[in-house]
Amino acid sequence: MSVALKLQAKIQRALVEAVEKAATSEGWSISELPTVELEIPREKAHGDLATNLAMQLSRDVKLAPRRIAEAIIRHLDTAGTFIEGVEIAGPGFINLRLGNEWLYQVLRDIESQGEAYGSSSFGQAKKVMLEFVSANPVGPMNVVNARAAAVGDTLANIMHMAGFKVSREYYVNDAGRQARLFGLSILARYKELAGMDGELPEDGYPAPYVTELAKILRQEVPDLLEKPEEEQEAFCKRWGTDRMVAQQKADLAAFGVEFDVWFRERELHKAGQLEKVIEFLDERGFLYEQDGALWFASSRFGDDKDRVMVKSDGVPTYLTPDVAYHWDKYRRGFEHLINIWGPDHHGYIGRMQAAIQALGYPEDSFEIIILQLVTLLRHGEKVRMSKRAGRFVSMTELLDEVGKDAARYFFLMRAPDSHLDFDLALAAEQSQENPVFYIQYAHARICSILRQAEEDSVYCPPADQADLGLLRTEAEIDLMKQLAQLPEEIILAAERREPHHIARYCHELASRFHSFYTHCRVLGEEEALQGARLVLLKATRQVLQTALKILGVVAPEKM
RNA sequence: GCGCCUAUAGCUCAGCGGAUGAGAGCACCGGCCUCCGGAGCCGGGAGCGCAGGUUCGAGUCCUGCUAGGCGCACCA
Repeated sequence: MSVALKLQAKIQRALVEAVEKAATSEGWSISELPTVELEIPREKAHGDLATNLAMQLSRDVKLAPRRIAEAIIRHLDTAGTFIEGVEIAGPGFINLRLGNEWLYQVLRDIESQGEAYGSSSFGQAKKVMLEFVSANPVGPMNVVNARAAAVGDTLANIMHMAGFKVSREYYVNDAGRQARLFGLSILARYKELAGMDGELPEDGYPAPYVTELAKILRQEVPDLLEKPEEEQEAFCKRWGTDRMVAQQKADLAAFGVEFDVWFRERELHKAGQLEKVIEFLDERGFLYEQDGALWFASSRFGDDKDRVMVKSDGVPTYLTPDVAYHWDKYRRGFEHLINIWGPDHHGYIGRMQAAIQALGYPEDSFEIIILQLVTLLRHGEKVRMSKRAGRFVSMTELLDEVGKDAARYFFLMRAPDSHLDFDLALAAEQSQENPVFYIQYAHARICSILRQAEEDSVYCPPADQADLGLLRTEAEIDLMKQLAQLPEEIILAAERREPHHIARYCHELASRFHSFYTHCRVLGEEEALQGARLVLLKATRQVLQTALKILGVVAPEKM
């Protein structure tokens, strides 16, 4: 556990003990002790940590908060807590001022833990599956897929750091109607290219990339049309979706996203899992027949209405393989499932939650994060997109235009439920308007100083040999405090499933470093001070690297 | 009609299960380079959609309203 987290826990314990002692000596009757909340006050004048404990107790104890605070303080044992000053302020806050020594502990901590600094056991090794992107393997991925990729991958990084056992998974819908139409579309183009009548199926895919695929297929398998008709269709479907999956894998890898498992829907069919899950639900009385279709009584679990699992024509709806898939997830040992979906799928939440309960798993073990829309802009102008006309910006084009680092950062700087304005021109611009460069620049600057130090053979002492007490200007203290904050920030982001906290953390850290840089010189200072500042620099570099790695953004040594 | 998301500075957005004087970036204005990277630093103005409610205290919680986005299939 990090210094900051240990210290907080220690202070919380000390406060609890103080309350208990005060209660005994003052004769308070406390029905339930509130959890001690410590927060970092916005105003520096209010100290390093503050608690509203006295105010929370006031109703129970029936005394004014300030009176309670006084009593708590009288009984507070500050030994080993770095607390140097205690004040009562405002309506009854207890403000704590800490000595700097704990910050020096943080620097030593960072040095010894290296890239592990920031991690914690908060998640208690709980097995979590994060399923995201899962775009249909019938075409290029779009910008919401890209947002999902960035958010999902980073959330997985965050939760991993916070002590969860996280697995990234991509569900490939390669067995449904879309896949079939896609295969038929390829086949139609193939026939056209062979000089035959190739009729595109209704709701087929008219886009040019399908024709491109057909051309490639003609080279790879010139004798396709000599096979039986059924085989042709099946082959095109399989070949086409496999190819798109390979393409998606490559595109995502270029975006820095790698999945642990690519789960094929067709494997569920092959293994008879659809029938099995239907049988399972049927045995428990959750299914019924009506109008020739098989229905799932999802409304019994809070869904708006019941849903069809098998249509009257005998074909399962999308829901059936999906339920089978989630059943499979649990049976593979995952304790908690998180799915990241686009905004167009929120109508689907109710039935899936119902399915989870019908399968016998706890309601709260299944969680859905709905991302909101991305509005693409270019120089403030909306980029008009129309799928029908084949005009839309794909994930690949997005990466080509703005680059991986900027793209990821832009997707990660906003909360998942925020509608995102993404200005392509701004993201692509390598200028001061672009926040990602500001952060990377901080890292490059540190590297530059450390390079210089090495060239000049300047001695960089290890943290436990440096006179860290020399670090005491405001800029240095502010920087160290931000370094100390990383583990908590990661826990917060993990708990709330909100990667944007880490993006903001990075920006704030860079900001405090830049401020330090202009206020404090490193090289050329008196040796002890220079040594202490070098320790601070290295710690800052380490934390920047860790935080940027979480975001999947490169930490460059030069720019 | 029903459901989900959103409404905070000129623009884009933060604001942690309520809490001590509302923040950042961009844009605008004014300062800062004999010295480790000026892609930087320091300073300046302006804001919580509307109306109620809960509370010692509401940008934050509850209700209603208004506005915008998205979704409501025996499609996936």
